[in-house]
Amino acid sequence: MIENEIFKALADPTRRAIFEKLAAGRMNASALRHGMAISQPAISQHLSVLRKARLVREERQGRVVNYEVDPEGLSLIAGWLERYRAYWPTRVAALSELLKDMEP
Amino acid sequence: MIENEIFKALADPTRRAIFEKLAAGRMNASALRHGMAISQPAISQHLSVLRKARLVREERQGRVVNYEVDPEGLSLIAGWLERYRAYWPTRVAALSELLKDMEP
DNA sequence: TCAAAACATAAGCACACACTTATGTGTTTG
DNA sequence: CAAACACATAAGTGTGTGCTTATGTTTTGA
Repeated sequence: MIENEIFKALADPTRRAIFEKLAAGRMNASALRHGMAISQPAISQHLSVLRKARLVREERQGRVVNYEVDPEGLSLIAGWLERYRAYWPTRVAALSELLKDMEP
Repeated sequence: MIENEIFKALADPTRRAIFEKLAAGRMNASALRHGMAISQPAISQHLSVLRKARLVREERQGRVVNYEVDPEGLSLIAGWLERYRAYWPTRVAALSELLKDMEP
């Protein structure tokens, strides 16, 4: 049940902050730490959680590990959200209708 | 920071199950409990969390309290998701572009 | 090859969280 | 009015979570 891991991962504000930083561009763990009053292991643990939730993916380059947003997790949330499109505000719901007519 | 409450609320599988039931139609707390191996106070507490997260709203009718999906919370998540539309898969991203041209 | 750099993992701790049982608060009905 | 209903709140408990410091692992560079 990956949904659970995604929502749990996003339920922590520090993790969302990390995710937002990565959304601005790929970055390594040390760079992510800049400006955050948190230890290096904490960042590493958060990244591990985000990675298991498919919200982030890593790419090792030498002794540096670069992280970037993984679209997989985001699209899984989008999929979950779409199950409740009947309750979305009209402007969002209208979009959802368009979606159904697009590429299968 | 309502975002935090929303994600925290959805991070629990029991709460998501309750939400899914409500998505099928408005219901009172007792009806929600049917088929769930959980105590009455637990349901009540979960509903409180969902309500504070704007995912659910209540309407008292006599001694019965009916619950239903509140679009507010869903649209807040949709808004959060949209911030990262650059990373969505193409078919979702295309939709997001359309959204921007619709009603302001 | 040896030290430093960049992370990951281990272990421990304080707090949050999801549950329980017990009790309280309104509301309806006989 | 009193008993029954429908639900909320209180209080307590085990488990999970986020953090820390300490230590491990791999890679680079002098």
